[in-house]
Amino acid sequence: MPIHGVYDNALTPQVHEYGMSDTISTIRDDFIALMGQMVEAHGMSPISGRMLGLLIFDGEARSFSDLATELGVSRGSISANARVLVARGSIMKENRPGDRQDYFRISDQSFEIILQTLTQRMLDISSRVHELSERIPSGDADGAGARRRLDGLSNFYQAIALGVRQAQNHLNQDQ
Amino acid sequence: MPIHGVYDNALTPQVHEYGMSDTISTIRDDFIALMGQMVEAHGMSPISGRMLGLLIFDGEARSFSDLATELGVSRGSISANARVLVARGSIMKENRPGDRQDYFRISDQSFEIILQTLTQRMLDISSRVHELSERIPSGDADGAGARRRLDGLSNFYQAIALGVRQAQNHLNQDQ
DNA sequence: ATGAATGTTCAGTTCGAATTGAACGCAGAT
DNA sequence: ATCTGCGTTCAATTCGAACTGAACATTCAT
Repeated sequence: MPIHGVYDNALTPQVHEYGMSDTISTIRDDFIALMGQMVEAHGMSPISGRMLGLLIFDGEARSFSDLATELGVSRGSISANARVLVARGSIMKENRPGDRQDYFRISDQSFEIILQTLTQRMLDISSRVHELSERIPSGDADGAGARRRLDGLSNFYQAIALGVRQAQNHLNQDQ
Repeated sequence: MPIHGVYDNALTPQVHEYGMSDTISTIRDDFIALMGQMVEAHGMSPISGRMLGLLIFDGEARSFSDLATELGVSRGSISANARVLVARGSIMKENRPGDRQDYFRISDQSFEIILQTLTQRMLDISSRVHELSERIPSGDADGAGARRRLDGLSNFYQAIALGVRQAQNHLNQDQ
């Protein structure tokens, strides 16, 4: 059961405006819409973000159909997006005896995984750039500057990876 | 003048394969192609990334026409992408007396700016989520869990911002 | 058996961002 | 005056990702 029983579709992102009634379902809708936008920066689809938003807000597990209904999207979309979110480890699929529906809940390592993935990608880029740098023949005088700049870029990404890792530690620290 | 005078177009991303001649122009092409792919994760267009790649590799300023020719893209694309890169502060436009061409070079604060922008975006998201959390009526028992989870997300983004800022310091440290 | 509910698949559609290319304005050169 | 080279603009095009919706297989209920 969702927190307040009935929710409107969360299709329109909204800023807090004058006269808007601040019901919890309005806030929920705003949050879901916000998450839909945020994740695009991480290369995910809007629906994935809205699903995450809904599941984070509600906390508990929600059914496949509920997701389709409350987000106002096709079952096909839920199916496809749930598959990648489960694969990523962001959400978990639950099945209950005597109930054929699939249920999904936000994974408790959801954030952890995001940071882990991010760190990995940064390190990956760093090493790929470094490999290119090493392929520059060391005898080549013209290439010295290029190698220096490529190494700088490689260090750049490595530094980000370290920073993210520290964020990870920081978060684990206070649970 | 570019480092080795003449370069092929860098249209096809390449891995280091058997039998590939490791000339500096091949490495350059690979790097440009790699940058074209990398920046898409940051929401920039491929051509922007390739321009950055070319300018980072060469180090010196390159002309508007050179960019169009060497990347094999239309002048319209160079114009549009250069505009946003300059606006972002990633590259700098130079003009030389007695030469009507525009020249571009990689900005020395190029990396700095990326991190600054990233930090800003993380903090922005963090505060937007926190605002939503605060709008949840404190009397609402059902909302307590939601508020806790939203605050967790807000902290998450704040931690990333801190991590990135530390990366920034780390990089400034050794120039 | 028939029907209803559930999740998956896939062909089709939509939609927007990226890119092109032609037209344009401008500035020097001939 | 004309021409050429330069960068900008904008309408048209391309291209791919996201989403839909119908068809399908499966399972359970009647």
